[in-house]
Amino acid sequence: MRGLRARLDGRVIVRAAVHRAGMRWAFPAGLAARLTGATVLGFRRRAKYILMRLDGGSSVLIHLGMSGRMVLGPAGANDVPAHQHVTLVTDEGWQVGFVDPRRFGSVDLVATADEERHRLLAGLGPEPLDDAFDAAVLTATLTGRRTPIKAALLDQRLVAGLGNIYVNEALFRAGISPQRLAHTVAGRRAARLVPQIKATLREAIAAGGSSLRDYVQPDGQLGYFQHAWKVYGRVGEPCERCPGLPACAGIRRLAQGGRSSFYCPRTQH
DNA sequence: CAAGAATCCTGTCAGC
DNA sequence: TGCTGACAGGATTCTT
Repeated sequence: MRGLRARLDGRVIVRAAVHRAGMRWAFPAGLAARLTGATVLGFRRRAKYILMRLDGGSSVLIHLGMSGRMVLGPAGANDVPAHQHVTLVTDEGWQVGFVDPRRFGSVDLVATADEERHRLLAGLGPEPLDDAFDAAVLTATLTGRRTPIKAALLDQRLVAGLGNIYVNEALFRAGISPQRLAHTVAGRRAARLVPQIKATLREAIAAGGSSLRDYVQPDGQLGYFQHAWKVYGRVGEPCERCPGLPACAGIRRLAQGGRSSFYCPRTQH
């Protein structure tokens, strides 16, 4: 969102084109027409959604899905790159392409005054980086939940904005097993988990977890946070908490709800 | 109702 | 080199 803001905030969209009928869902009728000639008034984020406010009272709601990215560059070439489904051009001559090979991403229009009532935003839980998100709130949310804490943290209705990588990382840092039942994460454990969730997200953002940070680089290099992963994708490696300990067999992988969990059996309980 | 499975789609990589 | 299967940063929708 910050990458888009840098090039789009306050600009006029002089050209807009959609190159297919939709992605996850069909694009709304008149999307290109609504975008063309519009002035961008501002950006905000809610959970993993980007909201781009336009003049005329409408907002564009964007989700990148798993493989989606915004490609920014100088406007020019007329050919549309593979998997680029939407193209915008600004009055300053910048081009924004929404590229998403898997097409799990989405784009919709919503009245700016009704943003929070959009069906995709209405049921979302609290923002994990808000001060209001604390151990007491988390504990209350998890009360009575018999699902594993891993699944609960991925449930956007309970906390909004955590994905698979960051849930794995936060649980490791908090020393909590991904298999622990959610309702048992209360008191001291919740008090340990909440700050680790916040720290994980903050560090990832600072490291350029957003691939937009490097948008001008032609090689499409991503952010740097993947180098800071402590457990994600590190099956068999020793975890940093038990280096060289014979008792530690290294980081393990586990499937939960069809998603991979990575954890250290010695330090996470 | 809560929880788990199936689903959308394409690309990449390991193993043979 | 080419084929196959597993897996991938998400989240809705369907089924149990």
